[in-house]
Amino acid sequence: METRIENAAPEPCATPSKAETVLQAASRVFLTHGFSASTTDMIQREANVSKSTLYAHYPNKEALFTAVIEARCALLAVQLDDIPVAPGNLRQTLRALGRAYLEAIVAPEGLALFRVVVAESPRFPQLSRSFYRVGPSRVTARASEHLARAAAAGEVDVTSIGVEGAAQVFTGLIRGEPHLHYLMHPDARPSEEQVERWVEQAVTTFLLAFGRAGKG
Amino acid sequence: METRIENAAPEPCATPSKAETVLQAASRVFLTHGFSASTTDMIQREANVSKSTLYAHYPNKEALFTAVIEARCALLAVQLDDIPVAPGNLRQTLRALGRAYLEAIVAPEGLALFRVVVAESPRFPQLSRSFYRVGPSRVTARASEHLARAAAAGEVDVTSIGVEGAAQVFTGLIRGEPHLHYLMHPDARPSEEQVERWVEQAVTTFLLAFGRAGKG
DNA sequence: GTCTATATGAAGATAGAC
DNA sequence: GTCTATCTTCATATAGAC
Repeated sequence: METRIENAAPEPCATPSKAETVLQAASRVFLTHGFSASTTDMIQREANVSKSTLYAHYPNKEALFTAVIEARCALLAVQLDDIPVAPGNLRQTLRALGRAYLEAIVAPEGLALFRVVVAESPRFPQLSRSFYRVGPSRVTARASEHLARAAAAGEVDVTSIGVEGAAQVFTGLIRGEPHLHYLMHPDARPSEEQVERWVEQAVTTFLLAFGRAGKG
Repeated sequence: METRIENAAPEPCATPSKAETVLQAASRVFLTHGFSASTTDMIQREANVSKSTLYAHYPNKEALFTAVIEARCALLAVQLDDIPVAPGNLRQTLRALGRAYLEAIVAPEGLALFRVVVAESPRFPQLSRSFYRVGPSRVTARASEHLARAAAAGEVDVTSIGVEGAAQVFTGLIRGEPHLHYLMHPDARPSEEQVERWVEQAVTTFLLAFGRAGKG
């Protein structure tokens, strides 16, 4: 007799439950077409599941959408927390942090998530707040920590706008032109080198503004 | 006998044509609900017009949407071209340019337009490219001119990233945190002073990075 | 050009068998 | 829990009178 453990691990599953299957399918559909243009039929078909299976696990389209976005936000949170940052040189730290952040937001999935969250922000304000907390806020917070240490060590001088302000400026500089560019040019894709160059530009600018001589 | 000139001025009209009425109504509806969630019924009702009037002037929903976004982009272009910039002091120039840009993009209509353009960018790539050209590109171009002059006068040193790069950094710094923040917090509204502070922060940071001493 | 009325299809959600 | 079949509502778009 074959022992088959089903629904053992709800998160990452070898034999995913139907609920998980539906969620994954819904994720693809919603991130591709947005909330309103997505239909439960499309999701159902994408998941190879019947209509009532879908409705057995999620009461309605809104709830499914909410579940999808929250799951994506959780993934994003993990992704951003896991950025390895070798401590020591501030420039290196900012490079690593900035690069990981930029890669995350200009990646197709990152852009798709941003698109749908921004679009539905008036209808699902709580989702966009969630997204903001786990995304930009998290990166800014991490930058803030490193900047505070660097300021204490005399590597930077952020007295003009404060540590928090400088951290916000940093994440803003990283998003800068590229994020907007790829939002508006959905067919274009950034090369590795291009991302690298943007990060360099942002870090350089930041350190020109706040770095102290010799530490660049 | 009353002489009534109808359809004389297609753009801004005291007695707007039906086509104009429909366009205005569609503009409100699309910017509020996005493309897919908007229905021709809503537009029809908003315009106090019948269904066939709508279809007499626009072949279908897509064409109406395209017309709406293009009209908005044209308005935006005018708005950004009309920013008065007193030449002379670079800091003043950047303040004026930055402030007008930031006000435009965090205003409710600015956010609404951005939302819908970003959301529909995969489906209407030509519209998002249009938006990019008349919006961010235009501001960057204007900043570029002023920066080139300032560089020639020795007010700034942009050798590290070039005039174009510096201009992009500037518009990025202006968008920075606030644009993202208000995209993600649709109920919040910026105060005049808040906008002022953000502009100051951006300009200060920019001049710290590229300004030459004494000129700040 | 403009209206009322309607054709036609598809959406979200449910019923009932297994 | 899962499927097939269906109900109801509402969407886009059109027909035909004025």
